[in-house]
Amino acid sequence: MTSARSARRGRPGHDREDVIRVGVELFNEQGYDATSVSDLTNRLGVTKSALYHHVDSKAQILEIALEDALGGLEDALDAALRRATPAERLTAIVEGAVSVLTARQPQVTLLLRLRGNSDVEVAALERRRNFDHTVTGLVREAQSEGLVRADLDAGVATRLIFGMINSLVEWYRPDGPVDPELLGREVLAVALDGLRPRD
Amino acid sequence: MTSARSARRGRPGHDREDVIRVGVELFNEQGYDATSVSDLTNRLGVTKSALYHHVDSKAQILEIALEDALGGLEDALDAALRRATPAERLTAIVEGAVSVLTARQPQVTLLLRLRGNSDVEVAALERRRNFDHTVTGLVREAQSEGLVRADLDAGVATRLIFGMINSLVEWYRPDGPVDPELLGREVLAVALDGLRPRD
DNA sequence: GTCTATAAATGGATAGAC
DNA sequence: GTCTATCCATTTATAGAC
Repeated sequence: MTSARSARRGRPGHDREDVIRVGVELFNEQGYDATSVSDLTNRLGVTKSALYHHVDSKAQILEIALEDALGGLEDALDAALRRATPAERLTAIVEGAVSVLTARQPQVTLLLRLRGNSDVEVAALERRRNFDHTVTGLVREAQSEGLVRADLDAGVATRLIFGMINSLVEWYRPDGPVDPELLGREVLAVALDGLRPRD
Repeated sequence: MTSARSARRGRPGHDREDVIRVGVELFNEQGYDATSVSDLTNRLGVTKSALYHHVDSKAQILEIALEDALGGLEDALDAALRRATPAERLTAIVEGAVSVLTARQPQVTLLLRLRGNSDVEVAALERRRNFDHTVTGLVREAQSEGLVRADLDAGVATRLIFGMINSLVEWYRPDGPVDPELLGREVLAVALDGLRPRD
């Protein structure tokens, strides 16, 4: 076998995981549409035929990455929904989303940049819409409990929170100086209490 | 003349402005790279030759739109820098950025999605970096005045604020129910004091 | 201001050998 | 698991007529 963490002998010897990883990496650097299969094979150091031995299409690479991102976010949402109180549910989905986003930054980045240009993209956007809708419900119940300002539309409030959260993909890097768990708590704190010092 | 608001006789009769407007519109729907010149001519109802009579290249359409976005943001920043106090400067750049973003949503959206795939994109990203850097300076001075929590890195604080602001391009629509000026004040309020109700 | 026709390159993908 | 060679659709852009 060439996969796993064995065999790094006789030249490249890639497997499907390598192709996906490099594909996602390149899609994030240049954008999915701006990345040609040749760009991909160049970085991998193989020909197109070699690449097509591992994956069916360029779109399949995207599809696998999106499943990873959406699966993570949906799992985090399910976990949040199992919490007992509205306050715990809101805390759990914010920290959970930050956690998924930092752990799978490349995949989530792809998800957030989709435009719906293909069946794969449309299907992923639909799942993302469902996620957003359920989260908005959590924000709404937090409002009726007095945890979140009720004079703000629940949809707008959700978009502002997730605007902050989702923007992490633009600058958070796993090898950077920011601790992901601390970051989750900070984002929650800023979302609830703002940037002004508390007295 | 065919331009301005005159002459809507003898069939299409487009001018440069039409091409730019429709181009930006389509770039935002599908992404710049996913949009072909044929997509553009199809929506305009003309042939490629007609389009190339108005603009030099597909890239030039992007370039003009980016100049519009960056010019607006830079003007807002200049205006903020002319204010007397750190608090006024911070308020001015937040509300100013929201104002530009709502007034020129399509152009700013393009700016925020750039990946640096061409000279035009690299140049625009450089100007955007300068903007971000100056804004971070405003946040830093607000921290030393005690207006913003000092235990947070100024860069992180700026990114969180602008994460919230920039996410507006994903959902704000000029024909929607949300008043742009009110939105600017709300974003500033949420950034400073959070979503939790104040007592 | 718009057209037809076409150039020249690059796109995603496959056949078949090793 | 990777290669060379190739197909064919689509891409950006231009020449030159009306």
